[in-house]
Amino acid sequence: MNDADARTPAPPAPRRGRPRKSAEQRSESQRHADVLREAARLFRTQGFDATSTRDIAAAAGMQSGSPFYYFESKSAMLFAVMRDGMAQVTESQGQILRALGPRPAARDRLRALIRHHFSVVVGPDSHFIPVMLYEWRALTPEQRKEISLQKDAYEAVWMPVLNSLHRAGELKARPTVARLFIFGALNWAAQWFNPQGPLSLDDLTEQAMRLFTGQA
Amino acid sequence: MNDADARTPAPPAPRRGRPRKSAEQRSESQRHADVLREAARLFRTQGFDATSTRDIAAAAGMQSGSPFYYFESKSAMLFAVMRDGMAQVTESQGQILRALGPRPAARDRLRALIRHHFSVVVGPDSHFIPVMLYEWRALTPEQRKEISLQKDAYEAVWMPVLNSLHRAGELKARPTVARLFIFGALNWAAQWFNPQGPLSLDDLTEQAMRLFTGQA
DNA sequence: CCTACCGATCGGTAGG
DNA sequence: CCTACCGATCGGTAGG
Repeated sequence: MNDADARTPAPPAPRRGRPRKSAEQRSESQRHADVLREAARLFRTQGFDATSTRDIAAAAGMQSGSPFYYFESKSAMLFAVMRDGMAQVTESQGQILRALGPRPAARDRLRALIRHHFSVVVGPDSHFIPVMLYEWRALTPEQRKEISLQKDAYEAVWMPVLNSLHRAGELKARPTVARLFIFGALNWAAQWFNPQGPLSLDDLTEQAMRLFTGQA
Repeated sequence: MNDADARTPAPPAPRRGRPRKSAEQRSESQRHADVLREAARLFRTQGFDATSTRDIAAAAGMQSGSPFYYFESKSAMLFAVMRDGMAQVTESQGQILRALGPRPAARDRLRALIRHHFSVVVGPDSHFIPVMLYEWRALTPEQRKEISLQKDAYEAVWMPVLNSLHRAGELKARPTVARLFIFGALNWAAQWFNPQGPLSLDDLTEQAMRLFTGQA
């Protein structure tokens, strides 16, 4: 039996995002983005090792060798998926918090952080968090170090919020351990949450708030 | 750059478990177990795709083709790792609960379930839960169905406990959603918990109880 | 970006 | 279980 037969084949490039111009009209940076977007989608649905650079090329509408015109290696594609994803999510997380206005309650900050994180984790076009969780090992040590720094910055924002709730008695676990448990719980939702199901993003957030702090 | 270079190489077969008899003295079933044990360890540390059957053969002290004398395919090894692991953990989970005696409090049952689950997830010689989380996609649909049944049976035991705590007001989230969040949180500990670190298994269990129910 | 190609590795097998 | 091997696939590249 062939191994590849065991995998659910990826759907044939649903071509999300901006519509397709004719090949000649797409700029070099658009092609670069095409490769990156399809790589992220395939790495998430099939796994890094199970995705060939030929799969990515076909999904991006190119010949087999062409992705290497935009990326020096397959590993560089994986790194770019994670680096760009983390940069975007760190930026949007900051915006969400600033939108709360001055002196928001710790509980409101946690709710906003959780809701924002869920929106990224279960977003139909954002694949990089599952990719980070599943394909961490496929990075080189140097790449791992760089992504770790981004991840630390993203997660560091949560600590003052958790510390504040802990002091207020609304979070009973130790904040450092709580943070690890909470990220595990939230990230796992990428595997089971169905956006077409009965739970909305707000429902999901409310249930998480109840579980971790006893109230919504 | 070669892809394999990106991976941390697996430690050279630390030969845990029973000591090595000379090759001629090991029975066929011992050899079978050797292959399965090394497969589990390598699938966990390197990933399924990044582990060759030659790696497994070498770790088990055989020539490259010999694992196929014991398993009909690489995929069958992965399946066996999960199936045997789930069978053992379901059995031990039942024993732990029965050891609580008659009419244990729901809180004591949850604590026992969490502690037992942690002991499996972070146990130095039990690799199958991380393997299940990471390599689910590599199973055939038929294999997935069978492992799903085992997983459902294992998780079903938690529902009466969560329902009981919810009715008692000690768990504020809806039990079905809570179960998904809780397994996400507990399983993720496989990635960060260090048995040589400052937290004991009991500490870990206590922090989880506090996070999910507000008290230890 | 495409064409044509290389060297390496892999799962699996026949035959003993 | 080992030996010797096959067919397929893969990441990556030269040359245009």
